[in-house]
This record gives sequence, C-alpha cells and structure tokens, in this order.
Amino acid sequence: MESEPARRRPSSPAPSQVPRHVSEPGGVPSGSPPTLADVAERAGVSRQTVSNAVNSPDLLRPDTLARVQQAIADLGYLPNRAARNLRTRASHLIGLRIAAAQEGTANATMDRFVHSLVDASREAGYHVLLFSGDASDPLAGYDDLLRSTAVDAFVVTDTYLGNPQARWLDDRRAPFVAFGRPWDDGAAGHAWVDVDGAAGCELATAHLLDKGHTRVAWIGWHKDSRIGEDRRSGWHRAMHDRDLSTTGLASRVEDTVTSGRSASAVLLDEAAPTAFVCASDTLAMGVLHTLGERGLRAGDDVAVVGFDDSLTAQVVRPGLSSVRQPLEQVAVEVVRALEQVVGRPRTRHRGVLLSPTLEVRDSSGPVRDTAQ
Amino acid sequence: MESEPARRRPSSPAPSQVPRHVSEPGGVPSGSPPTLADVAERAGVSRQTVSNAVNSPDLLRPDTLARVQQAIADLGYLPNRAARNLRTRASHLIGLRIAAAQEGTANATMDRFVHSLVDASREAGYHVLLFSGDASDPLAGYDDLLRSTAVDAFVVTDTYLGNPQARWLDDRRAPFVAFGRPWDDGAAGHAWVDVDGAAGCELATAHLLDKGHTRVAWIGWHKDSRIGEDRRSGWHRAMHDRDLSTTGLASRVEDTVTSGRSASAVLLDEAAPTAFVCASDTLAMGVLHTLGERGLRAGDDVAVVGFDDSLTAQVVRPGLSSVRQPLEQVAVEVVRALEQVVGRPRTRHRGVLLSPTLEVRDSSGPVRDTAQ
DNA sequence: CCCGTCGGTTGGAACGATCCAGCCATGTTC
DNA sequence: GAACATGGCTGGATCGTTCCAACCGACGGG
Repeated sequence: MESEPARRRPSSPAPSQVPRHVSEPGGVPSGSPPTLADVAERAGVSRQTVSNAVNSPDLLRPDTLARVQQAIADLGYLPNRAARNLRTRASHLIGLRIAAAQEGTANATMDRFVHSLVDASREAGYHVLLFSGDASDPLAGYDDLLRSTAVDAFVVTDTYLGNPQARWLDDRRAPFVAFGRPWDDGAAGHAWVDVDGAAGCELATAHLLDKGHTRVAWIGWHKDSRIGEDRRSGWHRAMHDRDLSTTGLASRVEDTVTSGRSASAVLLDEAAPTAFVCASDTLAMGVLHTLGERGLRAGDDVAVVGFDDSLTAQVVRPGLSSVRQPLEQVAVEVVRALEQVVGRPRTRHRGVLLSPTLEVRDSSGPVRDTAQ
Repeated sequence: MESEPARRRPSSPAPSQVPRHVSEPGGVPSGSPPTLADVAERAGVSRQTVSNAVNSPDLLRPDTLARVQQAIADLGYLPNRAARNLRTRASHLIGLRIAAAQEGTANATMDRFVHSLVDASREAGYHVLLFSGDASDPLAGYDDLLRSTAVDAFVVTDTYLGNPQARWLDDRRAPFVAFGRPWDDGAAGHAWVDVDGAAGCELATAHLLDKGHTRVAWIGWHKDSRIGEDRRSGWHRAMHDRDLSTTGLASRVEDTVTSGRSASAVLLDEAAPTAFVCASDTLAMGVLHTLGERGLRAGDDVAVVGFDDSLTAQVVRPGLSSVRQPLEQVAVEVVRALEQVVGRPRTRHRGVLLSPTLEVRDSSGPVRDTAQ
C-alpha cells in the first residue's frame, strides 16, 4: 500500500532463525504453542520455577535458571497473554481513542503522536489499542473497554473541548494520563502532559520581532478554545514585552484554510501587518493563499509562522516556518506517568509541561538587519 | 450505548445477597467488576446459562433470557476479556505494524487507513493493536505477538518491498490479510486487498488528455518499485490508447520533493510537456515548486496531478488534483477477508482490487476546449 | 406404559498463567 | 545439639470464562 519506492532491500536473505518448539518435517510449527508446563517438564522443574525464571530470575539458582532458559529457548516458549492477563488482572494494553480524521486540515499531529506513543509504550512493555468514537460523544468506547478489563489505562488526547473524559475516568478510578492540560479544573488531580503553546507562539513571535518586524498579526481560534487563547497569549506577551501594540492585529476564526485566507486579507487591509503568527498550519496555509493572490511573496514581503510543523509545512513552497511540538518527548512522559498511575489511581500527580521548538523555513524569510 | 452510569438501584424485592458491584453513596462503583457467577446468582440460573444469554441467546427460553438480561443490566456486567480470550484462544485483536513516519513527505495514507481500519474492525468485534518495528527488519514484532497469542491476525501493509512478511506469516499459518498485492509471488495464496494504481494513473492521464493535453509527462519511482511501475503503466496505457508518444516523457526518481522538483525541471527543458502525472503527492509538490520558480502557473500553464490525495494536496494553492485511494473501502474489505481467514488459514483466497478515484482541483486547471 | 427424543439447563473440567502456603535441605545461633 | 532462620523449589488453588457431557421434564409414538 505504502507510497514508498523500494529503496531498501531486506537485509538478511533467509529470515528463519527463529527457534521454534518441536521442529517438524517442514520446519513449520503446528499444533498449540508450548506452555509453561511443557517447559517445566523439559527442564525437569515445576511450573512455578519456570514462571520465576521468566518473571523474577534472581530467585533461582544460576544453574537451574540456565537449564530452564535453555528449555525455553528450545521450545520457543512465550507466555500466553490471555492466561497471564487473567491471573494478574492486567492486559498491558493502553487504550487510545482516535477521533475522526480531519480532512481539509493540515493537521498531522495525531499521526506523529500515535507513532511516538507506540514506541514509548513498547519499551515499557505495553501495546497500544486503538478505538474510535465520534466527537459527539466523548465518552463512547471508554466504558466498554474499562468494564471488560480490556485495557489497563487510557491516554486521553482530545482535551480541547474541556475534557469530560478526565472527570469521568477519574470518577471511576480508571487509570489514565491526559495529553493536554485540565483547562477547566485546575484542581484536577490526574496526571497530564502538555506542550506549552504560549511559549511556542512567544518563540515564533520573538523570532519575527528579532528579524525587525514590528507589526506582527495573530490569527487564532475562537475565544472558547482554551488552547487557542493560550497560544494567543504567547504572541501577546512577546509583543508587549517589547512595548508593541497589538490592537487591531488579532483575528479569531475557525480552523480552516479559507478562514485563514479571509482573516489575513482583512488584517492586511485594515492593520497592515508585516508578519503573521498562526494558531495552526492550516490557518497559516490560508495566509499563504492570500499572499499568493496579492502577488506578495511569503518570507520576502510578509512573514508567516504556523503551528504543528505538519507535513504540509515541510513540503509547501516556500517552506512554512512552524512551531513543532516535541511529540516523541510527550509520548515518553505520558508513558512514564502511566507507569506511575497504573495500579494506584487517585493519587495526585504533577503535570508535565514541555517546550516546543521553532522550525524556521523560508516563510519567515531571510534575516532583515534593519527594521522597516 | 452501554455507558450506563451507576444509577441502578437494588431492585425493590430487597435481594438478600448483596451483589459485589453494588452502587455506592457517591454513585461510583468500586471493588472488582461483576462476574458471570454474580449475574448467575442474581438471576437464579447457572453460569452457563448466563454465558448462553450473552453468546447464543436463542438457546434460552424467552422468559429465562429476559431474567438474565435484567440481571446483566442491573449489575452492569460485561464479560472479562482475559478470561474469554483464554478459554476461546482468541484475542479479538488485530495486529497492525506502523512503520516510522516519513518526515518531509506529503504522505498521509497510513493515517487515514488506520482510522478506517479501526472503524471497520469495531463493527466486526475487533480492536486494532499497534506495534512498531524499524524498516530494516520487516519481521520484527510479528513473531512475539504471534507466539504469545496476543493477536488473532495481522494486517500487513508495507508490502512495497516485496513482502517477506507474507511468506513468513504464511509459513507459520498465521492468519493475515495484506493491503497490497503479492507482487513477487503470483501464486501466493494469502488474502489481499489492493488499490489499482494503474487504473488511477490512467484515470489521471485520461483526465488531462480530455482537457486537450497531448504531452503528458510521468514522474515516478525507481524501476524496482513494483507499485511505481504499476502506476506508471496506467499513464503509459492512457497515452498509447490515444496513439501519443511517451518517449522522453518519463522520469524515475526517489520519493522526495526535491527529486520531483529537479525531475520536472529537466523534463520541461528537454521534452516540453504541458502536464505531469506523478506517482505521489510528494513528487507533485516538487513539480509545483519548479513551476513556481519559473513563473509558470500550475493549472493554467502546466497541469499537475498527484497521487494519494494527501492533506497537503487539499490545502496547498492551487489545490492539487490527486488520485484518491478508497481507504475506507479497503479497510472494510480487509476486515471482511480477515473474518474469512481467522480460524482457517492456508485456504486459498482471492484478492480484491479496488479502483481509486480522481479528485480534481485547480492544478489540473480549467477546462480547455481546444487542444494546443 | 415405557422408551426415545428433544429443548432447556446444569455442574464439573479446562484454558495457561500467577499467587500462596508449605516443604526440604542447609546453615546459623545459643 | 536442639531450635530456628533461610534460600530454593513444589503443588494446589485461583483468575473468569467457555466447552462438554449429562441431566431433567415434557412430549409423542409404538
């Protein structure tokens, strides 16, 4: 399926170095996989000893351990998950709900985050289970997975609309970590990890101011978006730190390309900004449209910075400068918090706030030495 | 939904035995979730009868069924996955390996597919378990999940480099469905679903020819990419169907924006095409760059069509016409095939080939009535 | 009247792991 | 030297479900 040319070749020619249990005529395993009891018999020990060899090797005498490990290798034994899950009341699965993909948006944050989370989880011995639900019911799906003990914990991502999930999960003592701050409820005691959007926009704005711009406009989301207002505050702070006025320079719209396009057109007409900082790459793309329509060159005539460092920002021309969230790091922190949370919910946890970085590309232009 | 909060009250005829999952002062359930035995006791039947009520309701007498269902509802019972998995030797989980995200590429295919697969799976009673592995070892991860019986089946996606996974999984009799044809091995008996890339490119090319273009160039991937060659053949076929020459009009490069940019520059200089069909949106973006540099207007002066209908294609200006894979449909077919495959591997399966569609945007321009 | 059939229901066993109490040699202590 | 602690290992019980053989009352036919 993948749109990827066959650049690399499979390195090893014969990928069949896997030790299997009872080798058969064709070298192909059949029948049921080996169990703990099989290993125990082969090694001449009890089941529990095999279990210990797997889970707490330090309990065994070195020679016994070696004998058991040999038997495990011979048979290609791996513990049966279902049995282990049943006994330990844990699934080693993390539930992640993915919302409907946003077509027509440049947003690729989720994709990158999911991948990072999968990687980070693996190192902690977890796998990621995906489920979906429509945006109208933020709770759908969680309940069933929880009651059927299908997952050990959740990672909650869509906290942008205030997060009823957080409170709901907290009420049921379900272990979870949120990617996103508990905007509504400062007293919420659950674990969370977030990226400092204000700092990101401050970074972007300062970058533009350093280049000599003085009239930097903001295009963001509606006022009821906490994330949007947070990001906006970064722009506002950077401007006021240098005693620059922001009046008439801000616009709040929907997160679509056309909104960004019309908002930037209006701003250019009414406030004559020389640069734009946007709450998303989607909006920034709208700005680029406007500039193109007016024959203005992004980067040279008017600078633009987006937010999310989407794939689009990377491939569009001119390259779109953008604030990049450290999603790999977020995932690591989320998993770290998860390990704290599992088993003992309801303990208070500190949130983790990470700083984004700025990817500078041509849309924020070459260095200007002189202002105006 | 079954998201029933703890509003249930202990029904009027004061039950002497307190159900373990009784609602508490705060309305918050605590302790361990109710089990089959709890439901059985409350309904005054045996465990097996409750099990039947859940799995084969038609075996019960209507009045018994009603009584059991009432008890289930009262207690908010949901079967424990681990126990069920252990007994039935099935996890109701589908393993999907996601490769490292490709930065600097417009590709968002995987994202869309994952989402579609999650939706399609849910309707079939499955969940999707993600795992990862680096591209160097295409087999990593599969083995462990298989031996630990963590998943029932796999969906294999990265078949672009020939798929050693397919053969390997086939050898172990592991149930799986491939998204992507078995290019190497026409005799492969496993189930697969794929999108007809050739048809897509033929569609794109015919669309351009209909608009009056006669010199339509191709930018694709290296010759050892089976997918690339397949897509190319669609362009080739469309051209030859109308007795148009293709000599000097094709270029094969890596899947990067810069490759697309330089390839299109060379083609414009040497073969003067008036339109481009590309094997990916990434390459098409490169073409747009070249046009921009030369002051040519995409759509008006030179037409461009990409492949994948990425988010970038949707938000860039001018909108990039692109071949769109019916991933939702692919996911549905994959799950359908999966249901066939699970339980009885090694039976031969027919492949399913789906047709992509063409999303026409401004980059393939307004209708031209006259050729030339 | 008895036997066979059959729909509906039951209790015990099993799935494959871990928990837990206990066992058995060794040492250690007074 | 008896009493006790200790490291290393064992066997039975258990997690919560489904499979399986059997049971039971009712019904119909010979």
